[in-house]
Amino acid sequence: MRVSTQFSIAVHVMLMIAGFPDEKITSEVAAESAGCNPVIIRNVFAKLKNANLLITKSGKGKTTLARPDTEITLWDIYCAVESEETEEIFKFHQNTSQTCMVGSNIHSLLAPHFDSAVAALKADFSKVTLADLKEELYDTIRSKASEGEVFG
Amino acid sequence: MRVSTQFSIAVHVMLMIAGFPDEKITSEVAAESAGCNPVIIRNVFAKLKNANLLITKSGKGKTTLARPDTEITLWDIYCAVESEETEEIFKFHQNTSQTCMVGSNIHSLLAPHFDSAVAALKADFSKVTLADLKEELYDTIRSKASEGEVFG
DNA sequence: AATATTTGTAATGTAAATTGTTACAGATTA
DNA sequence: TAATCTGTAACAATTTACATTACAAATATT
Repeated sequence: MRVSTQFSIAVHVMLMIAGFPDEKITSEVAAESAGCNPVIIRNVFAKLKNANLLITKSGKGKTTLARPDTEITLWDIYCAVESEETEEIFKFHQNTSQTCMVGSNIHSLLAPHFDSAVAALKADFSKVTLADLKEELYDTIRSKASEGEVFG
Repeated sequence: MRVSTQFSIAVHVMLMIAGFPDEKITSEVAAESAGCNPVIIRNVFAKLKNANLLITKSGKGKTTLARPDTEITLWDIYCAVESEETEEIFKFHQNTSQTCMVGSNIHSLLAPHFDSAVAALKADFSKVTLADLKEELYDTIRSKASEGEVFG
């Protein structure tokens, strides 16, 4: 199982926007911070916008959250960039024998368990909001600052 | 996020062996039922054997479970064919800026939440044993049999 | 209105992962 | 010894992910 880097990139940019609302976060700036190509960021922007999490504006790079950071969860961001469909997450082997008892039933047998696993994932990610992450980020910065590591 | 077909194939063959202990389940037979190449099955066999879930014997195809089906869970099978390491499941974007507050902290910030998600997945899959699946299969067969659907 | 800036997106290239296939050595049973 | 099957290596084909270039469309500033 592998979740593409787009998820961590998406959280990254959302956290930049939520954590530093006064900064102008363009795809260029975000790409510099995330260490990837600006077009990757724009594609992530597009997906986040499509999921009603982000408001982007051509021209002057006014990217803002579409709703309060207390109402945006990791699951929301996950769904924006990855599919939440069980069939997309757990890929079934095709061409199973329809004359075999196991082959003809394996799909319908396994499906509910896979659904359950996705639900567990959803429940866990839904507990964490962008506001939580922002606070954790601030805490980290504060603790590093007290150790004089910020400008080190 | 995508889990390779090897997982559903692995469950498939384990269920064949658990459900029909009197049948000789060779890689050839399993491949026929799963609709894939025998070598795929042998590779899955090797992984299941390596995870101490299966006992295979060259020569006469005596594949048997390494322990009772009540003590083999979906998580065991998952771990046999996929990595259970968080870093392998959730892939981070690399090359983040170390001079940016978000870039330098995003990894350590996100890691515990990803660990938590994997733990949720593990908890869910650990609840289901091969014996459970076997019973569900038997139920399905019985119910189809009562509708006269078994032999087409 | 003209210009500069930035997003949106298509097209293309490249690398990595997955799956399929052939081939054959090694183990086991009869 | 012969037949059968697993274990693996080698390689091709396919798919997916990520990077990059290029340019159209939208927006704000002057």
